[in-house]
Amino acid sequence: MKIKRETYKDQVVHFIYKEILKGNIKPKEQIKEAHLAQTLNISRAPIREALKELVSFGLLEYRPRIGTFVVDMKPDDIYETYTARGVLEGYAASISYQSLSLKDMENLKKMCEEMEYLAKKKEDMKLIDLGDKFHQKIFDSCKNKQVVKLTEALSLKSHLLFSQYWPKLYTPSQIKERHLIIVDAINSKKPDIIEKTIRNHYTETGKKISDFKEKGV
Amino acid sequence: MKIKRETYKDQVVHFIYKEILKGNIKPKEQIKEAHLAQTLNISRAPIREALKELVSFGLLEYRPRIGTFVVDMKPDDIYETYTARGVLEGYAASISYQSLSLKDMENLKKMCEEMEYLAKKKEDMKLIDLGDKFHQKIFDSCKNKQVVKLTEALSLKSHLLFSQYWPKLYTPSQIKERHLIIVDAINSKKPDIIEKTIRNHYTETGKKISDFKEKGV
DNA sequence: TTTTGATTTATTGTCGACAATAGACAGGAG
DNA sequence: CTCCTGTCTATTGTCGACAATAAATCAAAA
Repeated sequence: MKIKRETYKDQVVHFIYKEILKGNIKPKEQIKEAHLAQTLNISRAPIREALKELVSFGLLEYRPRIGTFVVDMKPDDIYETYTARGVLEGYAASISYQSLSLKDMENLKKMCEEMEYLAKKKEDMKLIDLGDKFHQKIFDSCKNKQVVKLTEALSLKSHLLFSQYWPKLYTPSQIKERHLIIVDAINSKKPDIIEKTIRNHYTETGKKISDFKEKGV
Repeated sequence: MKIKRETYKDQVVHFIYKEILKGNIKPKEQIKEAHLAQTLNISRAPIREALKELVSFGLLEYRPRIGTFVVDMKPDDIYETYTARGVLEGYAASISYQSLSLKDMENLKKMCEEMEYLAKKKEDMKLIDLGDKFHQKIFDSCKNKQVVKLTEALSLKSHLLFSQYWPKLYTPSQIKERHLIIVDAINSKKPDIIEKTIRNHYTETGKKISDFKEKGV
């Protein structure tokens, strides 16, 4: 068993992230250190560190001497976040598809089926988690740690977006199909195809979310 | 005139970066907060913040409850950093080459010439700066702010590496040629070519540096 | 000698207080 | 009324001290 010794800072990071996810803190809202410190009954030092960390993940925005705010993502930001992730994950997969075994591939296929199932049952959180696992399985096999790190940083952000919007954008069967396409691409064992397919996957979703946010389409 | 009001933290970030660049702080070395605070005659708070920031840029490495250390890049890390940057900058250029005017292109060409000149005169620092400007010109035109931000984060790291190794790796004329190839690629106005060319540019340099570090070749 | 355990030390983690400042507000001049 | 100016307030920036802990040291036991 792995023993975890989370510092206050780590717990605060987690806390704020969940608050944003739950909508208890809204975009553009300022997060006041003193206030949060009082709420959690700790000093401002660990709070500050947590804020800085979340800023580096792009979830918060910092204006010197003014404060830290929850980012308010414009449609463009959303699209950009998704395409950036597509670029990184696409590359990651294209150089590491070989390290995915037949068993892994079977597994990915099963995940697609299960996504459909969860989507039908409207098990939002579980679906998100599974989607995350799916993509993680793919880019975690990438040997380029630098790329993995950058992708992970972006994933927090896209994760947040997707959890808000997915049910309005895709039907359960679409979700399955869209991910099966990725599995097929990987099976083709052609790096170019793999990279392009994954890039496309994200670009599409990014466009869809940003369009939805812009015009409610 | 723009008035700058750097906080202590910002100055410390700058200070540490230069110290690493100058070799006054070496890889694997621990940066002790209290010690640095005393040296600079300020308290530990801004120091800590600076350290965290540099960690997020990948220049320092943080081990909880133990300390912050200058990263010691293994050949693999170097190669990975470069390829990651190539992936991002390549993509950036491929979607934004159109916003580079004819004048910009002329300018880039001139920069290539000047690189050769500076390399011959062994004006290391100026060369580095110019190289930076060259690449920045390219990826700054990219509308995807997300990609730009990620690229910038990586650039600090690759910058540091390149400044150490470049003279051992390329002759002045090679430096010119390698960058001219990029200019030509952009002139072709074919996104695929542009992306591939830039990616290659970084992959090659990454390989070269990591090989050099590994075997002194 | 080697291992174990206690003790010390150096360093990070956290704290509460004070300083500096951006933004809000009020009052007065034109 | 509008604009400027000074004052006030809320919030971040910095500070020095103390707490917790990882690593080094040393002593004792096997």
